Amino acid sequence: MARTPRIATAITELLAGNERHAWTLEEIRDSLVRGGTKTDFSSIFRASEKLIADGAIKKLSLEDGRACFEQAAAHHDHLHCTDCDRLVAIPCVIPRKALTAIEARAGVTISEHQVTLIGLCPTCRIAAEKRQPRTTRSRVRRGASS
Amino acid sequence: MARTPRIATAITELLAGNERHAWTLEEIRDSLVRGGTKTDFSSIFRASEKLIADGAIKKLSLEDGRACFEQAAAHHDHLHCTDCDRLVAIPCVIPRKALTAIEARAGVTISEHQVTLIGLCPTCRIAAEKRQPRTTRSRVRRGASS
DNA sequence: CTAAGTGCAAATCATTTGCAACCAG
DNA sequence: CTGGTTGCAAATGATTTGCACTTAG
Repeated sequence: MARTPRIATAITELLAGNERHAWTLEEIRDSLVRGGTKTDFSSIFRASEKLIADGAIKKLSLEDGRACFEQAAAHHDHLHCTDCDRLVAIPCVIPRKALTAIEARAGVTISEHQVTLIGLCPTCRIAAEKRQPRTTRSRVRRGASS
Repeated sequence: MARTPRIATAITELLAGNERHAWTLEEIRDSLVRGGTKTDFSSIFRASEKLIADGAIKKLSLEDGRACFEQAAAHHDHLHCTDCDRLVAIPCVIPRKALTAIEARAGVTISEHQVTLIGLCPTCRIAAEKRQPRTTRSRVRRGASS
């Protein structure tokens, strides 16, 4: 390496933090610039490509077509909050057995899958309930009562 | 109505047929033009918007960010074939009970969801198996064809 | 006539690429 | 020195919008 890739490093750190789960290119750019890093889309874009190739981050796509990036991690699904517009991670929703069953039933081969739930993230859900309490007693979220 | 919307009608018919399950704007444009209809992206785009507003069709987005359209119908999921690049409909993969369970477990509210399976559609799966049978004994002609 | 529907051209948006300057190794 | 990085500017690709024209009702 001829130089320590400042931008790639900055992106990696940003995605590793928990300010957000996933970031669009614009959000990454804004965050870096606000943080005092002089950069632009092309640098971020190319650094992201490299990070993806290295397997350090992953690219997702929002329903509106924009791309966003998340830190590489074990497979999980996402919920796109209609209120705050953030993407939050959700444990995988489809059990492997279900996928196998679908393959058999539909006659397809499934190599991967992506699930996007649309709704309210935990934070916005709570906020919504405060603004407009449920007519019925709202449930209390307690430890996984599976 | 001042005029019978030719383009909207053409789109509706196209999506109602079974040549494809979902069409990109470009595919719609190409198909209409090939069929002798003089039109362009903006007309198709606006007619689509109207059809969406009317609830006649739905807009989806591919992983690469392009939009595509399908006839409105009961909820179902999709498989994006990595071979022929088509989107095929798959009966919904996530049972309602599972969604409710996720809402409770993750503390979110789910208003809708979209699942995209990535893999081979029935046609391409069969084609793939012909090219390379899974049966151990019939292991033949690998390589050869380029 | 009169406005919804349409086509062409131009504007946007979100990337993506060309290229010359830079600089850590 | 040198090649991987980076920033600026320009190019793309896919929509989306401005506007004048057309024509069914």
